[in-house]
Amino acid sequence: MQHSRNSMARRKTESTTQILSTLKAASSAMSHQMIQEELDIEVDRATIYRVLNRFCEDGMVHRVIGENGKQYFALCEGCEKENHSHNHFHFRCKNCGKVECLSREIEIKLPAGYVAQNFNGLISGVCAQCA
Amino acid sequence: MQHSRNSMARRKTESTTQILSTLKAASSAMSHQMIQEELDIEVDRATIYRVLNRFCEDGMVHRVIGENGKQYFALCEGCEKENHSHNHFHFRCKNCGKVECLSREIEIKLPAGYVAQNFNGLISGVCAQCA
DNA sequence: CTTATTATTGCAACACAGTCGCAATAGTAT
DNA sequence: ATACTATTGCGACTGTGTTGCAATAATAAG
Ligand SMILES: [Mn+2]
Ligand SMILES: [Mn+2]
Ligand SMILES: [Zn+2]
Ligand SMILES: [Zn+2]
Repeated sequence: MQHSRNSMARRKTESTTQILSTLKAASSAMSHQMIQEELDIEVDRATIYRVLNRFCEDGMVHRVIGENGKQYFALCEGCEKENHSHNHFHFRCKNCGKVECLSREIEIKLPAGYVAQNFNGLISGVCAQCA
Repeated sequence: MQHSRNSMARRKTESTTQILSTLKAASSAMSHQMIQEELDIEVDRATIYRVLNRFCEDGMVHRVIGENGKQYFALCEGCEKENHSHNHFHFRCKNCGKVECLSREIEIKLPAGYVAQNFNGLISGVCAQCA
């Protein structure tokens, strides 16, 4: 089977399937570390990052930057393959560390001539469970 | 003169005044590195961070987290000393690196029981000058 | 099934951001 | 001038995320 001219398709490995199902099982966005702790098998840190970056490239996962500067990854739910925008906020609880998607899509008007490529909205505080 | 019971007032030093005026001169948010490069005198990295953190504590400056996970600092303009909220977006140009405040204040509704402590909104892309 | 191709992995090394302890320095009040 | 202590520089440290390289393993082809 042919794929894009210069590259083969993604390969299905133990690491990729486990990371993917971990993200599916979680209802929230996870850091590389949270993922690593959930995995049944041992997977190298670098590999986890590479897998996640691939997932993002392929549009299966979106990346969130916390107010702590760290990356969190969440499965894409209702994503158009075409118009792949994740303009929604996330909430990170400073107590339990959970990072949730807030679902409502936001629209931000930019000054004339500005081109948006990436959206990152995050509110941190204390979640209902921890309050 | 008395200040809060356990701590002396802030002291005016060459570092603090220079960093402050650098932020005033800049129309945009700056990283610790951008600041360091602008300074006339040499100031240690750790000191710059400490000064900036103090400015944030005192509510003179607000902190922005880029989609690159890095911190940027901008002077507070029209800030109430009481209700000190910076619920506006920022735009970071991936080409020239400039980080601008988008001024319009945003309101985000959180699920019941959630308490917001911090807002970070950032859109990255290409600015009008670089487009 | 066997073989060839090459995507994926583990490991080590790296770059960088941001923090912190400690001793030296320098504002500020008296 | 002196005492007090906030601030600084330095070095060391933690943690995140990336990358080069050689070994491994998924997949297609025969
Ligand atoms: Mn999300
Ligand atoms: Mn701002
Ligand atoms: Zn919580
Ligand atoms: Zn630009």
